Amino acid sequence: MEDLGDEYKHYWETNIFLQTEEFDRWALDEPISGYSDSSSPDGAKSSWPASKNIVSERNRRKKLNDRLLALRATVPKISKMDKASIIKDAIDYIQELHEQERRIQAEIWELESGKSKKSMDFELDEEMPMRLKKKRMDDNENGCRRTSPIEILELRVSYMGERTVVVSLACRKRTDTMVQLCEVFESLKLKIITANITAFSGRLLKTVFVEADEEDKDDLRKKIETAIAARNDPESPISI
Amino acid sequence: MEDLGDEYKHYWETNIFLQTEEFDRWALDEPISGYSDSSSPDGAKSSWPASKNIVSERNRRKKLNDRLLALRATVPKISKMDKASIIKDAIDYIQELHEQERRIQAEIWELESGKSKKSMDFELDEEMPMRLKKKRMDDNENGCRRTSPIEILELRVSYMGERTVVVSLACRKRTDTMVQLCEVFESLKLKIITANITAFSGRLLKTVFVEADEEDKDDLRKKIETAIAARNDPESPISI
DNA sequence: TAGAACACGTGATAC
DNA sequence: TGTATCACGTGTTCT
Repeated sequence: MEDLGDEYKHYWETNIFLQTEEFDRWALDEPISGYSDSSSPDGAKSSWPASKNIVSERNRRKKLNDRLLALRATVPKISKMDKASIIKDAIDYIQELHEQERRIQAEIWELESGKSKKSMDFELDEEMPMRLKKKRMDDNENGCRRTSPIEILELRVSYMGERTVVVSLACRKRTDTMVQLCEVFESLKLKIITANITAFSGRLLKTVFVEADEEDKDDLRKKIETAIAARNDPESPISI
Repeated sequence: MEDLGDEYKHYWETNIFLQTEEFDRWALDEPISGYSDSSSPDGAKSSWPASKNIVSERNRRKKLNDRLLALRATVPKISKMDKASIIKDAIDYIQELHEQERRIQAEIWELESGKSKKSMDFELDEEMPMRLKKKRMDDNENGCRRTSPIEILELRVSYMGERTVVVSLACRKRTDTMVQLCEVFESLKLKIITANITAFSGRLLKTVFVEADEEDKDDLRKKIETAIAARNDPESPISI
C-alpha cells in the first residue's frame, strides 16, 4: 500500500526526471560529436546529423514512458512497478472488466426479465434485490479497495419552512459514489420527505428534503459531514 | 480490418521473429567479444562478462514486447501499430469500459431502487429518454384535456460549463402537472443530459440538464416560458 | 557479488 | 528526400 511509490522512486521516476530540461540541454549543447546544430560539414554516408536522431529518439522514449505512466494511472491494480508488470496488470484489469461487465449485464437481464414477468402479488420479491446488494464489486481479492472516496464539492443545508430542511450535496461522480451516498444517508436515520440524485458530467448532485426544525440545521450538517468522512476513512470506527 | 497486420508485419513482427531461437543461438555462440563463458580473465572494472548482460537485456526486451503484443490482443480498438499508440488505445479503452460500467451500474441501481419497497428513499420512477436500452415512462400523451394549468413559481436557466445548461423550474403541484411538464420539455426537442422531478409539500421541482452553449441560455428560457404559456392557454396555436 | 531494470546512443528500415 | 519507429549493445543504478 504505502510502499507503492517507494522503490519505484529510485530507479524509474528519478531517472525520468533526470531526463527533462537541463539534461536535454546538456545533451543538446554538446551533441555527441562537437558540431553545434547546423548542417553537418563532414557530409559522409550519414547525411543528416546524428543529433536529430538522438533528440528524436529521446522524444519517442519520453512519449512512450509517459504513456506507460498514464496507463499505470488508469489501472487501479498494480503489483509491481515494472514496465512489463504494468502492461500485464493492464491486461488483467481489462479482462477483469470484461468479465465483470458480462456478469453485470447478465444480472440486469435477469432483473429485467424477472421484473416484467412476475407480478407483485406475492411478497417474495424481497430476495432478488438482497442478492444483488451482496454482489457489489468491492470484491477485489488483492489489496486495494475499489470504492472511491466521496469527494464533496459542495454541501448546503438550509431551512425552507414547514419543518423542512433541504440538504444539497454535490460531489464527484466516481465508482459506487451513488450507492455510498445512499448508504450514508440511510445510516443517519433521518425523516426523509423526498430525495433524489442527479448525475451529470462527472458531478453527482443529491438533494434531500428532511423533516426537521430550523435549529437542527447545523447539527444535521455536521452529522452528514462526519458520516461521509467516516465512510472515506478505511479504519473507521463506525464502518457499516 | 484486413490491413491490420499489413504494415505491422514489416517493421515489427518480422524483427521480433528474427530475434527468437536461432538468433539467440547466434548471439550466444559468439558472445560479442570472443571469450566463451567462464570468468573474465581481464578483471577490469567490468568484472562480469558482458554477454550475460546482453542476453538478459534481450530477454527483458522480448518479454516486454510480448506483453505489449498481448495488450494489443486484448484491446479491440486499435488505431495504429505504434507501441505508444497501443498503450494509448489501451488507456482509452479502459476509460471507455469504466464509463460503460458506471452507466450499467446506474441502470441496475435504478432498477433495484424502483423495486425494493423499504429502501432508503423515494420512488423515483420517472426517467428521461436516455437511449440506454428502452424507454419507460411512456404514458398516454393526451386523452382528457381537463388539466390544471402550470403555475410557475420559479424558473432559473443558468450555464454550468461544459456545454451544460441547467434548467430549474418550480411550480405548484396540481393534477397532471408532472405529466404536462414532461410533455412540454419533450416537445422542445432538447438535448437532455439528465432530468428529474421532485415533489414536496405542494411544490414540484423539475431540474433538467441540457446540452447547449451559454449563448443559448436566454433563448432556451424564452422557449420554455412560451411552451408553458401555450400549454396553459386553451386556444393555443401550437397546442399539440 | 550477481542480477534485474532502466536510459542512452546508434544503425537499420519503412513510409 | 526526410522523418518516423524499432532492436540492439552498453553503462549505470538499485537490490
